[in-house]
Amino acid sequence: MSVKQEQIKHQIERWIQEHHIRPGDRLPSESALAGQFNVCRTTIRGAIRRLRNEGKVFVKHGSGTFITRNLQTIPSSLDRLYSIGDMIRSAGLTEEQRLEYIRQTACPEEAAEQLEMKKGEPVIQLERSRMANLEPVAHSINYIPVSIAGKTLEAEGFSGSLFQHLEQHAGIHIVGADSQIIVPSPTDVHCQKLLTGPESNVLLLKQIHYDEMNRRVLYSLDYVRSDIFTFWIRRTR
Amino acid sequence: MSVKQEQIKHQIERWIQEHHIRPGDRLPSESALAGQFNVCRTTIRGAIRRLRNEGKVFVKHGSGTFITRNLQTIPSSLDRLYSIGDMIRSAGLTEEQRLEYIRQTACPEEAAEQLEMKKGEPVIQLERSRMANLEPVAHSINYIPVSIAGKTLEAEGFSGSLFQHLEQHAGIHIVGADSQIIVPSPTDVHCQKLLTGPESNVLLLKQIHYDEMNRRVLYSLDYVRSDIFTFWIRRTR
DNA sequence: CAGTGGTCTAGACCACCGC
DNA sequence: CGGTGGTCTAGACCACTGC
Repeated sequence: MSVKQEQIKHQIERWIQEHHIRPGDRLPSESALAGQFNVCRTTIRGAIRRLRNEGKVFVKHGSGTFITRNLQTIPSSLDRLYSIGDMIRSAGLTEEQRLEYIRQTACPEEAAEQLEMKKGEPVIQLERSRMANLEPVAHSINYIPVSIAGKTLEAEGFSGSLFQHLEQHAGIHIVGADSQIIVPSPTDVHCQKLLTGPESNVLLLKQIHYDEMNRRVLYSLDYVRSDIFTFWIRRTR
Repeated sequence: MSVKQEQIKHQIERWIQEHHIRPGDRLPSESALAGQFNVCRTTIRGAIRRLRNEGKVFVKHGSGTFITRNLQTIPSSLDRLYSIGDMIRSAGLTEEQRLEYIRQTACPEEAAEQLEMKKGEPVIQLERSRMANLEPVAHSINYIPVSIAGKTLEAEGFSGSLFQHLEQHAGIHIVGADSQIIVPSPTDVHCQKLLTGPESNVLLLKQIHYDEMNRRVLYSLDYVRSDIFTFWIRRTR
């Protein structure tokens, strides 16, 4: 999508290289670039937007577009939504999970609040402990309203990715989540399962997941060992 | 900036209300809206982009723009960069800080790595303990290369916002940061200062701050009481 | 003041979706 | 196939910056 802007972006990058433009230097004006590459200014602006999103240039209204320092991109886990399984696999480890239980139950208060349903209405509760290279690294508890997932989860033998399962069997596409980052109390039972030594610590992610329609389809508690997972986030003012 | 797109956005929202358009329903096409509000399609697209960023509509290529559920916006602390002082004040509390010390010193290894300087090169080290309504809630340690801040920090009596000070006295505008979220070891001395009871916990934010040029200008360790600060982040796939 | 980026217009063609 | 959003063009004016 938008191949041209991408092409122009690379042309600009090559031009920068060839002309030995250094950090802090100004790029030619948008109109000049448009003339130079024989495209419309809109296209140039699209290319510059991409360069800016990649942190390679910054723009000052009224004075120009400037080169920033080269910037290595840091694989940040928190600005994008990845499942715990994704995170384990992307670290090059082999993921394994043990299904503690899956059952239909009455929705507890906290989950009900997040899912915007009434306490006690039926939900599917799913609890899994998760291993990387055979070592326990995380523990997940998921709540999905029965009105959303139907019986698909209980019926089929569930294994693997919950996101994928919801897409294939319920037609639900999770597109985002609001996540709260919490330090759980050491007395929390789920926490204790992960505390291997006195130096290990646990983080808790409470996440309410949305589909395209902003329907709240999944509430998760993910306990993760903080010596295994490091969470990064790029923040801007 | 871009007043018109904002106006059109509100007109579309009003139109939705007046016509009792419900979640899942389709909006008129972009061309139709352009005709209806007597503006160019580009402007309509700008307005729709804003609505999409606010989570109020979603767009399907080839089929239309649709209303999502109403979505309350959650004040998330982590997608934008706020100073600790900002956070305290925005919670309606009165911020106070006690300057533990400010001195020029040899840069320790961890800070040097993040600031991309050599271990032992001169930095200004600043350590503050921070109170909200007279109760200690956070503890900040900041490292700024002397080559960046010069002597401005030692010379002037520093008080208040570090961001603001850097802007006014060194012309440095911090525009972003990469932040790592860590559960500190309970044996960490800075951690212990904040642990008031057995149930209180502490989060550590290690943050490397950038200016417009992506120069690394400030490395911070912010210990915050997790019973006082809750961190939210909206994640998308 | 001249030059820059930010926005808006009017029109065209393309890529995708559902019938 | 017609209608939708996605992109591109050419041109205009505005808002901001630095001299």
